[in-house]
Amino acid sequence: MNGSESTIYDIAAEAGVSITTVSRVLRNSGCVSAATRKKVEAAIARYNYHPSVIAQGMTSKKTYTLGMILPKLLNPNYAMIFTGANDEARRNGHLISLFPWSSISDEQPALSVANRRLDGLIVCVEYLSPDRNERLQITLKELRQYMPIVLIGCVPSYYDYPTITYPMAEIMRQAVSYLVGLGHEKIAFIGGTEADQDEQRRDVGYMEGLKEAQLPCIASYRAFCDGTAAAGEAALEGMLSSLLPSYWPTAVIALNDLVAMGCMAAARKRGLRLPEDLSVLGCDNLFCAPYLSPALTSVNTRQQELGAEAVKLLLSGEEKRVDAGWEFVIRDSCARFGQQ
Amino acid sequence: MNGSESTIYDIAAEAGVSITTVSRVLRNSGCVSAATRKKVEAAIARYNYHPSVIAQGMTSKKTYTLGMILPKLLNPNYAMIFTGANDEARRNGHLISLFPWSSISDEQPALSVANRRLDGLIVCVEYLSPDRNERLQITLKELRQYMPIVLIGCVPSYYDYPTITYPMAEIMRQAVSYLVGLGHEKIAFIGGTEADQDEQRRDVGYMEGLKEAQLPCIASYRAFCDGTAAAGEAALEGMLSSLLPSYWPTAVIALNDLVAMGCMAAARKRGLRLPEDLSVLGCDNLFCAPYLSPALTSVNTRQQELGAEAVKLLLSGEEKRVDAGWEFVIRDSCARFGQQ
DNA sequence: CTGAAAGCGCTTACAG
DNA sequence: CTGAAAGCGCTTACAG
Repeated sequence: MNGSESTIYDIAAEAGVSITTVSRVLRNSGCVSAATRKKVEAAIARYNYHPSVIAQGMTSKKTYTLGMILPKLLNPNYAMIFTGANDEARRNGHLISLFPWSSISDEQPALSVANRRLDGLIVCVEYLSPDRNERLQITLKELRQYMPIVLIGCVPSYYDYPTITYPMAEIMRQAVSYLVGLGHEKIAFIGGTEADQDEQRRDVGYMEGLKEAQLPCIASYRAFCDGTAAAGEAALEGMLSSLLPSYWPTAVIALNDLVAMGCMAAARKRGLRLPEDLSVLGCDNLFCAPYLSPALTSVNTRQQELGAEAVKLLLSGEEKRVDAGWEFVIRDSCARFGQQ
Repeated sequence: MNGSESTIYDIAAEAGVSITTVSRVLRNSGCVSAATRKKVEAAIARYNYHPSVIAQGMTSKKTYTLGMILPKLLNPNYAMIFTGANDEARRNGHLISLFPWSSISDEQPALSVANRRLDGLIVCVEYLSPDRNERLQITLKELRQYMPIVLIGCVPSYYDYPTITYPMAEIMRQAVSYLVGLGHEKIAFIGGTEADQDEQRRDVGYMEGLKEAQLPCIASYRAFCDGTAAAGEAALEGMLSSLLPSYWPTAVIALNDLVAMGCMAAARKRGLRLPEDLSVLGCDNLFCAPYLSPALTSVNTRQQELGAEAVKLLLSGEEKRVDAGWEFVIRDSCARFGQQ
């Protein structure tokens, strides 16, 4: 039978009971005699009936759908986060709908999200430039009136939302330390936003690492880009062309693997050998990292877990800020400097 | 004011009109006097009111959400399709929820999808092994009772659904022809499923291309894998180790870029030079293709357009089957054979 | 254990 | 131009 047309009334009629009773066997709540339950179940099966979660939502005030806002899904980093979140959500009977970043930077941000009556919202925050930061805070405050919110990313601690975060400054500090251990002294850094508002931001850790190694922090070794491969390529190319070759960095820490890929391309075009002349360190450990030449050393930020954790946190209603795990994945793109 | 709590009743009360009138100004339908409209709009603004699309859906029988089923989002190919679809859906006021492939291969496939009362479903079909094909047909037939369905992919023509498809056999035929033009005679093929049910399947085109060039079709040059880089690596490695080096293929056509990446890794491990000793041709033109060494020649299947087209088709209700565009993207991974 | 009734927040004929 | 009423498909007190 055509399941799309049957309602709880059809089932009740078919089974010869009230809709209340049907509802009870559906939700396995209240007491229903074994005989009645059987009749109802038979009717449900016969009609191939599926209760409408829309109608259920009308009374329960729940939509069983979560929203997620991501900078962009085309960076596999976010696809991983989304996948982890989506899987976890399904396990809990929820769906996730993806909203574009623009829906949070719009004039009327809440409109498109709020009228969906989401059960919750996960916002993945990156590249917090000052104006972006300001806008985001306003929007989040508005959206918070409608639904619980969980943040993913390195957000400033004055953001008062449950958050899954990772210690990006610490990771960068250790990255510098790792490269110093390989004999590098001219270590460049390509970040996402120059004036990121976060005390946990990457370049803070980068500078800390430099300081620990008693290395100078040189402005021309720092560059910023929008996180794409093309931007990474342009950023490193710009750096190289502004420097005499003897000052060229021997290692570069990239914002993410895309930028790292771009850096490799720029280096190659300049005739640099990888990794002998330039070590490159990425972040996110994308699927293609092991297949680049040389295989890219990167940071596994366990994105799928991150996404799953965010959903758990959102559904739990807890207010905590949790630190996600991470690890370096050493491959071939960072070499001891001076060794041929 | 807290928008999450206001309903059409609050607005009506605030504006001193009936909810019918509020509904009318909301939907811009019927005639409302300018004065009344103004009062209502003021009340809406004051309460920061957003009508519930859930409640609207109760009467309109629409949820304004579409479902999408993908093999896996972690292959950027699908992320591109999803992104194109999601953007197009939003432009039309719809949301897309992603369902895992398992929800269609489950015992109770319809259950999880049907009770969501989706306005439509897009299913991205790949790697149709015989049992998968059979299962899929049953599931689609069931789901079709509940909602319109659009397919993306190379599905057999006996699938009677609106479909966005691409001429994969033709693409592969031209790929062979391209490699033959470069002087290759030993051309391997790594596909997705040996017994794919589609007359449009890739290996059909591969064999056609071989025939056109009057080249023999050698079984040991055909392999199949599940579409991951690791599987591609294993597939080519298996092929090489089963063949005397003098019989090794000089070119390989891979199912997709992931498999191509795996092939490159396998070749490198065997000491083959790329592309001099082995040309590799991928498919999907992933973002990383230009950054591999050598930069991977691939096929741009315009995935975002594909996704957008699927949404348009679904929303239009048309029954047609449309052929998507595509193009080769020539880079450096395919070289003239014999030329050093 | 079972059912009649009210209610969730809207829209849509139907009257006026 | 405006409003009272019924209905969308459920759930949940409240009675029995």
